[in-house]
Amino acid sequence: MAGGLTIGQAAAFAGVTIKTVRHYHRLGLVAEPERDTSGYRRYRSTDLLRLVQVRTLAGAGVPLAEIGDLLDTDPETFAGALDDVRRRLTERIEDLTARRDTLHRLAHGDRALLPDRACAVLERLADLGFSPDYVAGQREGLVLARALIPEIFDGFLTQLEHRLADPGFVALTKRGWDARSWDPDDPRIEELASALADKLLADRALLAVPTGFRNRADAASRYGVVNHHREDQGPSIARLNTLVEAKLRAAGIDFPHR
Amino acid sequence: MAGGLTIGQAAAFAGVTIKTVRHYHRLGLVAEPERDTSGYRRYRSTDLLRLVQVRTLAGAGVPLAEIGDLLDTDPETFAGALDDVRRRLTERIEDLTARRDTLHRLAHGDRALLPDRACAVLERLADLGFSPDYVAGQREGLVLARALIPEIFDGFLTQLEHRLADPGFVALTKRGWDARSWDPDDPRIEELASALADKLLADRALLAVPTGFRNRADAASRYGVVNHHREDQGPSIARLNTLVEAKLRAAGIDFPHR
DNA sequence: CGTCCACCCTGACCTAAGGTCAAGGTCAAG
DNA sequence: CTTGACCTTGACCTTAGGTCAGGGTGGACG
Repeated sequence: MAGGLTIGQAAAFAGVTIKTVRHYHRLGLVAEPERDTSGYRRYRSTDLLRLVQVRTLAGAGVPLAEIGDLLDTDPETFAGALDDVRRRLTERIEDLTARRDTLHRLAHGDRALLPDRACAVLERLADLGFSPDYVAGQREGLVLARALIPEIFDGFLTQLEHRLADPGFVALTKRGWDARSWDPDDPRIEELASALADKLLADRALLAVPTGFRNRADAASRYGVVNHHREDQGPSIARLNTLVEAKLRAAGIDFPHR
Repeated sequence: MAGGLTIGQAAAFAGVTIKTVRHYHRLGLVAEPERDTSGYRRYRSTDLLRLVQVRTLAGAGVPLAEIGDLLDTDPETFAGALDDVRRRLTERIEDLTARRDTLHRLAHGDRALLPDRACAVLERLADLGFSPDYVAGQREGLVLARALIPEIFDGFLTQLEHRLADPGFVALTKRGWDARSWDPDDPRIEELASALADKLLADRALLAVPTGFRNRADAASRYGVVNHHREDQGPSIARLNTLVEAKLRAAGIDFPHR
């Protein structure tokens, strides 16, 4: 047995695993120490110090690729670099904190994804007796609308608020939701579509789509995604939507075509 | 062109890269959407929602492997899991903060690595006119001693404090430091070793090594590492150490043998 | 003296969460 | 009819190590 610690002792000293020490050797961060007669690495004090330095920086999140240069420059550059590392660490901490808070809001409601005004609309839906499933669908629609077509999101909300204030419209909408279970060829669907279109056309101004939006290249596909959200829930709903859309278009309303 | 967003649009919507979306598909986190006639993926609203959910959790540091199960369980389990994620995030933040503080202390002195008493000894060395190189070597020695042989670290400090209070010893130590530049066969080394050994033997009690320590299996190698630290700085220093050691042993002092 | 166990050696492959490169198909515009 | 921006797949690269395989060493026990 020659002088110096074995790799296991050195690793324990620095608080890392043997594998990590060998990894540092391969990267050239810590020079390979002398070997004893049986080929074992034998660590002297300078090796241990270097190991602890590397390990401290690595623990603070400095990429291993940078640590070598860092430790081999003059002390004042090193001090500056340390400050830099500290700043990056602070940034990372703030970032994580923000994510954690987002997660917190996510666990306690929609406030993370939607503005207060939209949340109010959703609560109003629930109060009006719409089923949780319907409210969930509307929530998804709002999230999508906000992200995909922000230019008309406010107008969209205004439409919704307006309609919810009209008991006749609320009744028609509920009936539309019930239509899920109807046969797609049920004549009541045609009838309902007419009633809905009439109601909508009573407030033509609310239906206008801003010109700035209509001209965007992918406007149609984005609008389509929002508009046909959850249509897969049933063919009757899809038919109802198609009929209303056709009636509005026939009345001269020009909205994105898919 | 059929309905739905292309992968590029979907990725932009979720704030990730195209590659990331495909990665999620391969892991089964987000189901593959329908393809259009040319084989392009077409994303509908439900795909987009799923994508945002995955991306939110992944952004919070949840391993991708867990996200699938997480999103496919009932809402209350999900809420519990979210809380768990939040807790882990908090832990991680605290950990990083602690590391950052360590780094801060590291940039501003030795207080991170050594107790106040040791720092005082180092300052005293500097005040007594020892060269910065010598002080640096002693600092390293103390760091090693504290980590490798904590059982005798306090005794070690006491010895140092005692010696520094003796001007004769200080003078001999400085001379020993000068010996670096001497030839290893210089007769002055022999002479200096005798003087040092005499001084040391005048306070035999200080030299005793606790029995509890001597009996530890790897005591010798640890002690050796500390004792021969920086000996590679010059063969004359090594010779001086060896001579002093031999003289002390000859006088009946029994310290760990390497 | 043999055997056991803990430790050491090297080298090849695996992980997460994608990134990069290559080679080719598709689409709208000029 | 070509250009450029998009899409497709597949194979390999990255960070910071971990795991496995196959084999050598050193000290303790019987």
